[in-house]
Amino acid sequence: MNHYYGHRIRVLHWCTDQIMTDALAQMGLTASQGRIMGYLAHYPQPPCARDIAEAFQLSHPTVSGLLGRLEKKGFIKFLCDEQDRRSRRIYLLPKGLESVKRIEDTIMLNEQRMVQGFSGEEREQFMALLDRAISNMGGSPCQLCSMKED
Amino acid sequence: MNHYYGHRIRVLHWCTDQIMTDALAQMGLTASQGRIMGYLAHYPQPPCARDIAEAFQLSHPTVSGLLGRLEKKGFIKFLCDEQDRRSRRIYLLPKGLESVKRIEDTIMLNEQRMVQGFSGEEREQFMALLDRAISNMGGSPCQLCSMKED
DNA sequence: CAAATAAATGTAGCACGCTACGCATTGTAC
DNA sequence: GTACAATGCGTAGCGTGCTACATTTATTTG
Repeated sequence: MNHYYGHRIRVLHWCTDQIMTDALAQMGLTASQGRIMGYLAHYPQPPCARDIAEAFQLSHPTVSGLLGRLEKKGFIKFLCDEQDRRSRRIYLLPKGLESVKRIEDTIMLNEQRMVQGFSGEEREQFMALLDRAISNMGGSPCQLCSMKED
Repeated sequence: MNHYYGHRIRVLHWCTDQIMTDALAQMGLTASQGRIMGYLAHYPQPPCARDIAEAFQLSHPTVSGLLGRLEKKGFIKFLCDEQDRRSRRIYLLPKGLESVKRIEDTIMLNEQRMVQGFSGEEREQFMALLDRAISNMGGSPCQLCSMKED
């Protein structure tokens, strides 16, 4: 008998996305914008749009739009790269830096919430099974922004 | 140490969605359109737009747009309900019925693929842990189109 | 050095999610 | 029966994903 794992993944993704969306809305951010902010805060140098597109496997017009809205809301600013005048480096503004802390707190809260009531062994199993499922589907755990992965 | 379950869920969802999107594109359908087609094929009576919105937890304008495109492509047709002239019942056309079989084959293939190499016990654990995680995040396994759930 | 190629970004237009609003029909209350 | 609320659906407008095409700047190649 079949069990519809894919359906469960969809529902679980939907639930976590809803929670993140609601939490970030209070800071004037969307979930996608929040993920980019976290990336900006930990990237060694100010990245350009292309770095972000690669990290999250997004098309460059998508990133272009996201960054434009973040700039308009005062979370980031662009500075032209003097070495390569085609690209614009992205800098977190103070308002953005403040948000990142709260975003990461929210992420951590949801991490704990998802495996609430799991034993240590169950957590390890869950993680391992997820990684194997990802691998089966042709992915890798460090896809879609690989930063901060152990 | 924290393990970023949420990130894994995002990646796994992304991978499966990519695969479904590619497969359904060959039939001239998107993933969302495909899910609705499957629902139509198994719903006892021809549903109206509102039934679909409820089943998938989508807003009615979203459903409206999806159905409009399915109609334009000849997969479905609308018939006015004589009992309630506000609502329009949705009927699968032959072209739509043909697609459903192939869509469900694709889903089953991906179900098998995701747990490839899992023992029977591991499959049961994976399913159980997913259900508990969903429950922790305030969801239920039969959300987002509850049909065909055991 | 000039020309072709590659790279970074922007714009247009589409699908799919949302909220807010409007319109037509149905149901209810007086 | 008429007025008011509830229901079903449509449109408008936005954010986020995409592809395809254009533009500007770097790089490579002759």
